Amino acid sequence: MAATIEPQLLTESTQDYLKAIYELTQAGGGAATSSIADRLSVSPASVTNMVQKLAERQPPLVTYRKHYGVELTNEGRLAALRTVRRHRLIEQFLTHVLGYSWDEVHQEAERLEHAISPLFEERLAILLGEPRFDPHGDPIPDANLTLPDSCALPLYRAAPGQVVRVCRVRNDNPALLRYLDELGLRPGLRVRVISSQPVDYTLQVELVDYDKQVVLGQALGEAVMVEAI
Amino acid sequence: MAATIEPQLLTESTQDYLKAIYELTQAGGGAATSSIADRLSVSPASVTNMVQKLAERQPPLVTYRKHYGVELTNEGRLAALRTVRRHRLIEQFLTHVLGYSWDEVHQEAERLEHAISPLFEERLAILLGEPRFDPHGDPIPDANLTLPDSCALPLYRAAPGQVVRVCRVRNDNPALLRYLDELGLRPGLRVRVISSQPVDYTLQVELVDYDKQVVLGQALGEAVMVEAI
DNA sequence: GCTATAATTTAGTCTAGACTAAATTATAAG
DNA sequence: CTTATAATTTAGTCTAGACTAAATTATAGC
Repeated sequence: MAATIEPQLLTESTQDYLKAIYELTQAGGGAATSSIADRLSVSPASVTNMVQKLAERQPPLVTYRKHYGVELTNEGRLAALRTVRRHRLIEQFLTHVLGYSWDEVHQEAERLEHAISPLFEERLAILLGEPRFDPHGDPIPDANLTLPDSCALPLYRAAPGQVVRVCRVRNDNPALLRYLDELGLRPGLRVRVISSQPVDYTLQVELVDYDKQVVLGQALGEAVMVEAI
Repeated sequence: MAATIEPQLLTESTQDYLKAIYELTQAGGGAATSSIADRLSVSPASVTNMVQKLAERQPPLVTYRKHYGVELTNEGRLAALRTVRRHRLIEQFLTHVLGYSWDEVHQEAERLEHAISPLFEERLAILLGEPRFDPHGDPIPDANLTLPDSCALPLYRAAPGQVVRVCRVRNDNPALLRYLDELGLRPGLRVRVISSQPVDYTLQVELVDYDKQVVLGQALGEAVMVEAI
């Protein structure tokens, strides 16, 4: 059982790196220097530099082999999850309490996640009713940093004819989020797949709740995650 | 009319220095290097260094003459007021929405004030109903950075026999705040001065609303500000 | 008006975390 | 198997904002 490291012992940058590595390795495998650099808008050299420090810390927060990418240690993973919890609680707060729109929350949460105390985190979670998912449908780790299960089927892989429920929307692209918001394609919505083009990943779907048909391109089909009903 | 400088153009440290100078010069006159150093828990040399930078900026944020202390320029004052507004709005939020106690809010607000966006500030003010005073009774600058009038009579200067209303409590000492909170001595409370000792500043007062008598020493008599009813 | 003391400033260091340019290593194509 | 290209790492710089130690200036007491 690894002791969890209190966030105030980690600098903002450190937390940002851990969170980036966590998110990049969700898909499996190690995170490449250049993809971390991209995500944090930082030069690859800076990443190498920081990653070496993270690996040399006691306890180490990442494992690192030159030229082969980085993975989180258990301590690193827990620290990342703590930041993810804060980020997603704050997103939930921003939409539900302060009336932010979907696409505005990410940036704001990105700064606030580093400024709140453990007490704030706890009180916020209570105020929001210990939510298990944020506004994009991303799972919020609980106070013990356990993640609830969340769906993993991208809409473009759903079988034609099937009716599914949107449970999550990839949130790295504000413009895309705004468009999905316009369509009403939010977590909870039911969708029937009318046709699915395997070659160019174009979809024709019916938004069952609005009785409306729309066509979605590859980016949208990949961004919307669904579960069977 | 000086253009106001957006907070995101100022580093956290810069905002901290400006706010400290603002608060220290409220009493009138310039702020001494050592008093700024004390307030920010930083060495006097660091203060000299930073103050010189603030004076050399375009536009300058402070006026500075070696060995004679610092004052804010109008630009500096507006920037400080912006931070003060954020700080006090956040304090109000922490007590009214997240259920923080009086003495817990300051530290938390101290970090959050640097992490919020103009949108957050605006939404928060709306959520809270554009409050004019924070939980300690300190005036909150409005969106144009105008300060509401606030009372300035310390309790120990009120005439014996007079009934006054608490309107503000100095908030630099958490232990003192906790004690005042226990007594119920909060903004809004009515107090009758029974006796006032001019030599050692000891007070005997009646808390009219609770029908209770208490004795207050110098620190408390100075910390509680009142207005005539 | 001098002098001891306190306050302030100067000068020089340090650290975190970014950067660029150059060197190295891995990979894909022939 | 070699080589061109892409990715990564190394080496060396830079900046903000802190520090300490030493030098300077102001002030209070005689």
